[in-house]
Amino acid sequence: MSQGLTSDSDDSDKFEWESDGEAAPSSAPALRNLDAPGPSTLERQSSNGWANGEATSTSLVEEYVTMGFPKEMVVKGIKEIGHDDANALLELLLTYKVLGDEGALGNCSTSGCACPNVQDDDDDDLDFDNWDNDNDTGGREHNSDSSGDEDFLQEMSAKDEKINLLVGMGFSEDEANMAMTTCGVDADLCVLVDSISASWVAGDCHSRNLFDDQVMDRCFDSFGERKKARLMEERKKKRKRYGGGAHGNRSSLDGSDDEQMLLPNPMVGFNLPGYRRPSVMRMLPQQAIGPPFFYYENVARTPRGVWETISRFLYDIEPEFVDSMHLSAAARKRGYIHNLPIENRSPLLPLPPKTIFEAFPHYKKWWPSWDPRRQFNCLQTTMASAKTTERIQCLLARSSNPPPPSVQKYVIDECRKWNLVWVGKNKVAPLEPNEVEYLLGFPRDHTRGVGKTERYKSLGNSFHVDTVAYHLSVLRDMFPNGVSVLSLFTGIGGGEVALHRLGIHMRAVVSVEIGEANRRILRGWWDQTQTGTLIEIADVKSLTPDIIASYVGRFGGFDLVIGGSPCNNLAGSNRHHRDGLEGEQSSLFYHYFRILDVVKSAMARM
DNA sequence: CTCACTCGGATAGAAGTC
DNA sequence: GACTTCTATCCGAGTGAG
Repeated sequence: MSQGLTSDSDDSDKFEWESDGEAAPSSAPALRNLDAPGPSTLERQSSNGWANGEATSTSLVEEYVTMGFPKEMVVKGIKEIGHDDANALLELLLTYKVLGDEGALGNCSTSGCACPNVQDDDDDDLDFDNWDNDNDTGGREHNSDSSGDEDFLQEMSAKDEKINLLVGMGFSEDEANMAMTTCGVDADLCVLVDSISASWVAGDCHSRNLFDDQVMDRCFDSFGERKKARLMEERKKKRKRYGGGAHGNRSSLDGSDDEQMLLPNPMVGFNLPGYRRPSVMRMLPQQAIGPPFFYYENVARTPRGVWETISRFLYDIEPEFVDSMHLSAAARKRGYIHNLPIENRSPLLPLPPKTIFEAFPHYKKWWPSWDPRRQFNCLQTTMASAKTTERIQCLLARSSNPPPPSVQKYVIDECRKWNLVWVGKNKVAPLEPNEVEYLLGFPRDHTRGVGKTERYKSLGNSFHVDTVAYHLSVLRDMFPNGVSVLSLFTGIGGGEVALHRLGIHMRAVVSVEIGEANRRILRGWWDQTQTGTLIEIADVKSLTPDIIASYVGRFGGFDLVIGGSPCNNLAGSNRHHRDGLEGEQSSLFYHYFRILDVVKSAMARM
């Protein structure tokens, strides 16, 4: 099961970068088709039952056990928050694991999954330390708690029915779950509604707990008290304004009750070529220190609280926020959490062009003087339609020269929004895929061979190669004999391209990527440029602890775990499902943490 | 307050397949 | 002709800076 394709390419490693086509890095989360068939039994179980709510709770428990969670932990998790919200459940289990690893006590819940002051305390005396050693999914003796499991499973259906009713009334699932926890499963519906209303009046303290406060105080104490108070006040106002609308309060699961992490200005991370912050020193928490090195990426501008949650799971490491506009001709605001050294970094040479005209001198010819843009905005996954560019052309043709300010403003706004370039008199056009490849640091035609729409999408989801390579450059001297890499959410292989451009040999890459086109792109590039072993796997969910351990054993551990999890539910462009970390795609972040944690454990045993 | 920016999604209709 | 797949087009809100 879950076998990847293995390629031991023996082609030469002499991949030539085109002199006029230098591209930069990217290996971010590309289009992830969650419906695509995966190789593993696990995935089939998941899509059959869980999503439809038809799976028996027994198989649900088994599924999480397969992922490496102890059975008691899974049952407790389902008891606490139900089984409908898979992402919340996964987050809760991982939180248990984090708390267990830290030796914390058992009455902490995830940031908002359950009411902190009303716990089902009767069975909470759990031994977190022993959970990790309990991999026996079979005939294990029940403890005193599990005799009630069958009753509990039956009870859940009644609970779910009420939750569905509350959700149907416009309350969020979090709120419904919380009310059930507070008032009990047998509580009348109107009592549950009253409970939720009361929690609004009380502000947002209902979803905070001791664990959150401790962590936040420890990690983000730079946040001023006055600002804290102001944000708390604003959130209260907002809740009142939005009332009980289903989308009015989606905060608790993504940790957005926590304080907002401020983005630096200028957004240059710990340092960048030409933007050296004065003597940045950082002390990594003990748990964060490798092996392996790891590198995580996502969009910088997320809904509130997301980066705090990500940081909390990734060993409380402070994110490094970088806008690639300082290293290229296009903006790309991203956050990176990693445990790499930050001293003695070196950029890829030659440095990429930092303005539009340096990158594409020929566009100067038709560029009107009233278009002040010198850099592109973020390269996204979709491009302007022909209708849009046609409208602009017609509008300009009917206008004077130069056009009146109102027309200028409209045109500039559209150009900024869609990253249009001037290709003729009054004529604008979207960037071509090979131009996007160039701006992002990929070799020319890296994505060629798949449909144009697919190319834009994969590139838009990708890393900026030069930025990532700058951060990874410290590995070159540390691993003169090459690295073995676990690449999650590989996309079109931005991380791999970055390592290659740095001259770092990849002995082995285990790549996990759901998109078939992206896997094909990576393999095409690998076979041309690499001599190491490439193993391609479709779905992160299929990476069970056993499989991970087998790869750890086979390759003598991983030197680097790299990946950017899906941003679909975090990105501002998403009008429909910007749901934060609990979103359908973005919740896959928790698998990044889960897998990284398993790798760390397996390597610690080596 | 205004302004600028954002690794996207749903849908209808076209195009392809059987 | 039914069905699937691909493509083009349209669709604001959340957030922070000034």
